Amino acid sequence: MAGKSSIMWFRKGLRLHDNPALLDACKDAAHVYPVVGVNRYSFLLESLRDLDASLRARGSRLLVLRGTPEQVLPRVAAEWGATRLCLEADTEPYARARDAAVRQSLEAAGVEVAASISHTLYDTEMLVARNGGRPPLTMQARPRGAGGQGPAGSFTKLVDKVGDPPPPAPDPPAALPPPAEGMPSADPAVTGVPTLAEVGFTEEPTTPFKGGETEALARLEASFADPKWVAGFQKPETDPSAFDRPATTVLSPYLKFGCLSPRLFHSRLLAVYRAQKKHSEPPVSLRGQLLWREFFYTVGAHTPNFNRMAGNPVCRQIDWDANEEFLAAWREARTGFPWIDAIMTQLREWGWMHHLARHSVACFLTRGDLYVSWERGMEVFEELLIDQDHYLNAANWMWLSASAFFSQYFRVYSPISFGKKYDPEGRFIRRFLPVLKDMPAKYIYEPWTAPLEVQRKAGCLVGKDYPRPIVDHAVASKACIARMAAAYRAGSAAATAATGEGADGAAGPSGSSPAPKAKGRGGKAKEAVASAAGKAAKAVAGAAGAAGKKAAGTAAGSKRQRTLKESLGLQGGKEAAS
DNA sequence: ACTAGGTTGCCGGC
DNA sequence: GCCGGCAACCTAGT
Repeated sequence: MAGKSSIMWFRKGLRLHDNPALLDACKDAAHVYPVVGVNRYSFLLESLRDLDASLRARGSRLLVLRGTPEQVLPRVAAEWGATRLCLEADTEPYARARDAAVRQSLEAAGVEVAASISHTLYDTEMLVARNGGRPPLTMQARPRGAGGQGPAGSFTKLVDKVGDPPPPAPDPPAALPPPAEGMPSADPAVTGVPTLAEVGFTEEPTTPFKGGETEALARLEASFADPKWVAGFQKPETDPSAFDRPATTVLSPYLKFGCLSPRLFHSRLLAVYRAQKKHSEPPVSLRGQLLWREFFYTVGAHTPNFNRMAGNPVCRQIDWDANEEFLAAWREARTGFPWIDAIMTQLREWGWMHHLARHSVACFLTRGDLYVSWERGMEVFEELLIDQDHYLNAANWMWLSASAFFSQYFRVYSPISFGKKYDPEGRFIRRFLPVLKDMPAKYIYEPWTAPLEVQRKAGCLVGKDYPRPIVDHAVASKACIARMAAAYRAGSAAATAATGEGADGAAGPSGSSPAPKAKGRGGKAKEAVASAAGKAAKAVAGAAGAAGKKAAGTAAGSKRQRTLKESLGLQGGKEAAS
């Protein structure tokens, strides 16, 4: 009797390969109902269409349910006589709350809920337990002596200790138990995969990347066609300006939606590493990239308020500016720095940029130039990236803003030199900012330095066709470093002040207190931050003044205020970016 | 208490 | 090509 009908609820994990939850749903079931809720991305909708096609090839189909999960799932379970709901576990805060509600309403109705872990390589709970109850906060910390079996360590060390992740699950049967005939809620007319228009979008997507498991596997094969490249991959050496053929795999959106299983990817990598004599190692290797994902999922899933500064125990508290003008210029690709604006345009058009390109724009927005909070940048990425992934997005923004994981805030990316190093001709800029397509290479990273007649000849007048830079990088980056130093000092002072209070361990997983105290920065944190803010202001003025004297030729003044005013006069240049 | 090392900076001086 | 400056960072391990 039990197990006659199951519901397979697809959320992430939009694939048939390595799908333990789907296998679970098929076990002893005469009827399996593969269902999903509606979301808003075209990449997602393509993934759903592909999943539906794959299910149809096996005698089934996808049923897209409209409604709130905790309401609609019990209703169809009753209608279909389903006794089990099978799903892939999801540790994101939103998913946890949703799944708790669904579990409650289904179990009240006598429907069993069975979760499988297949979105990450490992069960992150297990990893944390094996690390002594706390997630590691470093990816790699080379042990100095012979690698002992110490209690806590870096993430790579932890993974070495735990061993290889489980292999991918076997493929599902060639014929899947189909939904029963004649069920009203399984009517194709009401459960078809929606179109973009139906979800409320009027514009056509501009991303060149197509969603779906089929595409994901094809892309995986394309990368693995060159085993030497796979074995020799070193992330920091890949070219962020490559766009005809991106320098990395672009598998991130497929991993995000689960069109590609990380375990399948990982097992393929191990096979190549076994076959090739030499291969690169984490953290820079291709396998290292999967471990970064795993690392951030592990820390993120076990840290309260991970995607915020306040109340986030791993995040440094920094006095970011709420500068709407700067934020808007950055978001709308009109900072006046072609390298930055081209990347932000690629983000809007493609929904994807190279990892190091993300570094450039994230550093620029936060600790490098504009001193705007990483949370604002994270929100923009969240809206525009096709590979937007809750934990990875938050973690990388904290990294780049030197708020967590990384603290060498004086290592600032130059919005001019960094791109030039890879692409001296400015091909990337010409592709994404056509207004600059005829600017000579000599000036393309700094068009404001081009003589007026050169600008005229290139058909691009700076200040009219393309914005002037909103900051003087030499001035702004020095000021930012000074403010970061002050914020760090304030943090350490607050931490010292807070140690007197003792009580709860800093990174305790149950640190549910909403008070903004990071790394044990306790009650007196506010005072310390406030007093340091005064020092910071002085430091900014001092550093900016000194740098301003050095930067003789430029018109940008010694005060941030002045550059802000200049930026206000640049609105006319907006269309230049489009 | 102290030290080594940390996926991926940049500039100027030698 | 290798330093030090930026400003004295963090975590893990001894």
